[in-house]
Amino acid sequence: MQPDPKHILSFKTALSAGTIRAAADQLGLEPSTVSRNITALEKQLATALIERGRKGVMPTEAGELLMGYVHRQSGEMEALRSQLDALANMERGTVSVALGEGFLGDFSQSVLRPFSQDHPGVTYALDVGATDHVRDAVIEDKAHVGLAFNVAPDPRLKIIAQTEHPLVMICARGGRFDTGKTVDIQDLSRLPCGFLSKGYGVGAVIAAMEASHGFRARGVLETGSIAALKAFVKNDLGVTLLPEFVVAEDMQAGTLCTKHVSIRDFGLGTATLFVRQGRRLPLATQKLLVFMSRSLAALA
Amino acid sequence: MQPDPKHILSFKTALSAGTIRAAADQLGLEPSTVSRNITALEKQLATALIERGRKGVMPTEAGELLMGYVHRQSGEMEALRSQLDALANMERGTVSVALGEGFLGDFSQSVLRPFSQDHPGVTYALDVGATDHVRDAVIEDKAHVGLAFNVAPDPRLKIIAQTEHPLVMICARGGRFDTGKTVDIQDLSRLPCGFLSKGYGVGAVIAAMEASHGFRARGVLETGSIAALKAFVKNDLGVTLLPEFVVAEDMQAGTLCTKHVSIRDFGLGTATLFVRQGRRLPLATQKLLVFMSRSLAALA
DNA sequence: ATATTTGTTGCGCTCAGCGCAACGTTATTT
DNA sequence: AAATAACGTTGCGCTGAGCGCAACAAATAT
Repeated sequence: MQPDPKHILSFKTALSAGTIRAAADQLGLEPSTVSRNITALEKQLATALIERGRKGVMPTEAGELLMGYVHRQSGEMEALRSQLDALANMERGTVSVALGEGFLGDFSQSVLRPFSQDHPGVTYALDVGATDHVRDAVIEDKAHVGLAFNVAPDPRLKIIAQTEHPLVMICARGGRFDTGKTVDIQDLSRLPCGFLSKGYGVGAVIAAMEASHGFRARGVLETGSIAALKAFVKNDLGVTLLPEFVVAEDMQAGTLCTKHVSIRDFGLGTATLFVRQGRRLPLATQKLLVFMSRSLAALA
Repeated sequence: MQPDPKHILSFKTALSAGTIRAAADQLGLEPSTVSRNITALEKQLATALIERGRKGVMPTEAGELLMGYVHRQSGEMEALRSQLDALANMERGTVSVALGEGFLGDFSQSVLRPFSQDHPGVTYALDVGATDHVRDAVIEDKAHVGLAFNVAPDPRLKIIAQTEHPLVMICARGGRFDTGKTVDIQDLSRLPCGFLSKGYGVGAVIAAMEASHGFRARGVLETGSIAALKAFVKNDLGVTLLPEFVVAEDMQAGTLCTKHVSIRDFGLGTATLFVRQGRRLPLATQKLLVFMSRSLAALA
């Protein structure tokens, strides 16, 4: 067991003050208490620490060793406090976010960039995966925050914000599928189409729609990677169905364009921002959550 | 103030055990106590340290910082204990000895050599000077042990051993003063003679003798350095008066020889081994004291 | 829905730890 | 040499910090 800090304080004060009585005055204690504290320390370490002498006290060799230890420890403590302080002031800290595949682009641009400007010391742990993976990561406390598409309601999750997004058709700008402003469902079902796998929220929405609308697409590519999907479309090999915000960057860049499907609220899915129910979040995470919530609302 | 080690123990045990209850079992405490200890820590550091959750506890970022601190501190403590242990077992330690000028040679050979063989880790602080200087060093706790010639009795000093030594005449072997086996006082008073200054015990003895025996020497050299005195004699510039053991090494080496003075107990002086009255000595010093005591007895 | 396990809180109680005062020892002063 | 002062230590009560016991709210597992 470590020595009692009160004992150590008495010890170091007695040495710096020179006498036990002076130390007692300085600490607002009685000389007897200081003496007993030091004695207790000596008993615990089984060594004499001070020489009680004619004119006050002076450290033995063991006492000087202990002084060195105390000094180092005090420095460590100071460092710790400063680290904790930095954490509390959000000068440092790590927030871990689990993202559904499609959210990476928008998150980087609309959240990460401005937030990291405001809080340069904060670091991030991003975990990108399917909706199920995101949900599990949050439930198992592997991530503070989750943002995914079509997460199933769960009592263990606390929903911070939700917005609904219809699926739109994505095609290469100026490519062979870039015709007309909208596309109807019959046309769509004839086009070569890439999908996210099931397990991904968007994939589930499409699967649901195939059941309800009797819509059956020509599935040419099924993947877990949005990047693969985009590459598929950019090379004009076919089209895909995604919420619009997923390809916002590419639309700005002029490489992709979207066609709304003629059915109202076609493939409407829900983007959900959530944390684990009952979890107390670090300050940095709380702030980030506000950013993300605003960003999500801006997408609608 | 440093955190209470009991609190820290509860904290680290809770984290390593995974739950507060398991930690309580492990520590032989109640869960309530462990919980309160951790809460107290959090209050002191003004930070949440653990996330109390569904299945036990897990550290927050601040908690991990504290864990690191605890780990480092524990290492420091272990190092300290090992150092103290080494000190207690005399594997390490420093003994400080104040020596009268003449004792350096014998001390190095008869004490330091065998003692440092027995205890290789022990280090030494030697302070060589006049008798008064040696006495002051011991009284003011600048040296643990003092060994000097003709120290005045002092209630603040505790005498460990004493032996008496007559002065003998020292001359260069084969030199112009190397005649006969003994020398009488008349001859001696005609020879060019080097002395230790007053303040040195030998010097005081000679001064006393000048008064009592009416002996008056031809003082050619007065110095505070035994080495200077020896050089003076070796170069055959004159003789000097010293206790025999002071030049033991040189006699072995065959560079100096001694002549007893024809008066019985000529210039009898006392070599005294002493410490400060009431001072509690470290183990290493106590052992050395035994060595020195024996060595002194062997000189007689 | 019930039962189990988690951490937390309220309530007494006990003993570690404090102040007070007296003591032995040592250095300084008269 | 005696008196004084200052040092650290010890004995003795007392008080409050800290513990165990038991009941509790929340969350998970069955």
